Amino acid sequence: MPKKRVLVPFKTGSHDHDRCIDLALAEAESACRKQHLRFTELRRRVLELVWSRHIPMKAYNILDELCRDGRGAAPPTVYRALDFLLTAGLVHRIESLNAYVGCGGPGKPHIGQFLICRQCNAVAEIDAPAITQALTQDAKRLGFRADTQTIEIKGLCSECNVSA
Amino acid sequence: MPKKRVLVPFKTGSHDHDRCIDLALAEAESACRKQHLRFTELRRRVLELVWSRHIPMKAYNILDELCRDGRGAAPPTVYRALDFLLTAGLVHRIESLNAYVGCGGPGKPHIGQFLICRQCNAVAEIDAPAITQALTQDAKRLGFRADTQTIEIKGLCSECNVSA
DNA sequence: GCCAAAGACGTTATATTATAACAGACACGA
DNA sequence: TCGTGTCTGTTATAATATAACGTCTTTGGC
Repeated sequence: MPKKRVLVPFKTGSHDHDRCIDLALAEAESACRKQHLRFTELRRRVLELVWSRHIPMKAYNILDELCRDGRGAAPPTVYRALDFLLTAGLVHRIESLNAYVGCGGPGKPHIGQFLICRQCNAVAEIDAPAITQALTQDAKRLGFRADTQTIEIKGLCSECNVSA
Repeated sequence: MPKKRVLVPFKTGSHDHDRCIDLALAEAESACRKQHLRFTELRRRVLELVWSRHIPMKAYNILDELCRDGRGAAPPTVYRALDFLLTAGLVHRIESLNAYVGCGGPGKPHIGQFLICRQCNAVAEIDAPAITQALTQDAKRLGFRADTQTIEIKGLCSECNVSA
């Protein structure tokens, strides 16, 4: 079984975030090229906004930013770009927040588990195949054929834990 | 470690559903009495509607039914009742569907995992403490103190699996 | 290069989900 | 029975998401 991984760690206040976004965009561009998907200017910009902070971004926040760019934008603009990014495996949707985060392992298909800090909203993405498989197995025992998993854990991240 | 349980199984078309609802309502009444919570007529009716079929019920569907009852009802009526039922541990919210299901183990605190059939919408609730604990442990290793878990699996239930 | 087809984007309108704020009714303990 | 807190009704509005349609752009076949 593949080993447990941290796909997106909690970020310290001081990490080099510009580099972090650039990396995500470069990976996205490469992933799209491989799959013959069009990584347009709009989609690139939306992905950049999703990654702009290490917290889940809401569709209408992204929309506001696009408008601030001077670009004409309405809700469908954002939702279509997000749908594309979701389908391409470049972002994940956090169901319990109606929000979106950048995917930490694009290209390598995986089922992520999310840790969400109640206080600072930071999100980490982990990939624990043991859990994924245990759930799939449990479901199977009931005759249920699982195809997607939504796993979202809320609590306090280490920094907020200390200060709490 | 407590054993894995099925709190709400998938229902066959032929189970005695009236009895099933009555049981849920009786349990709810008893749980509320124990905790000195007011199980009002409205809350009882909303819980009954949540249980009315073994599929997740949406807030506005419940609202429609209340209106059909002849009772004055507006969105806050429903959302307040649902908030009460959630807090009292009598229903669960399915985040990925914006919908609500009856809780299969009121009184006994637990973290449920949900299996949701894409085709017939049936929902089963299971309680697999091994998974809950594994997730809590994985989070802890990252300094994250977990307090709630949202686990929702989509796929095909056994009946739909056969017919698919 | 040119054309047809598919895809991407803009725009308007509207559907769906959820909450704020305030007033009246009711329930329970002192 | 009175006062206090809780529950419910009501109006308004906020937040999230999609439908439908037209235009423009990109792509691939010739």
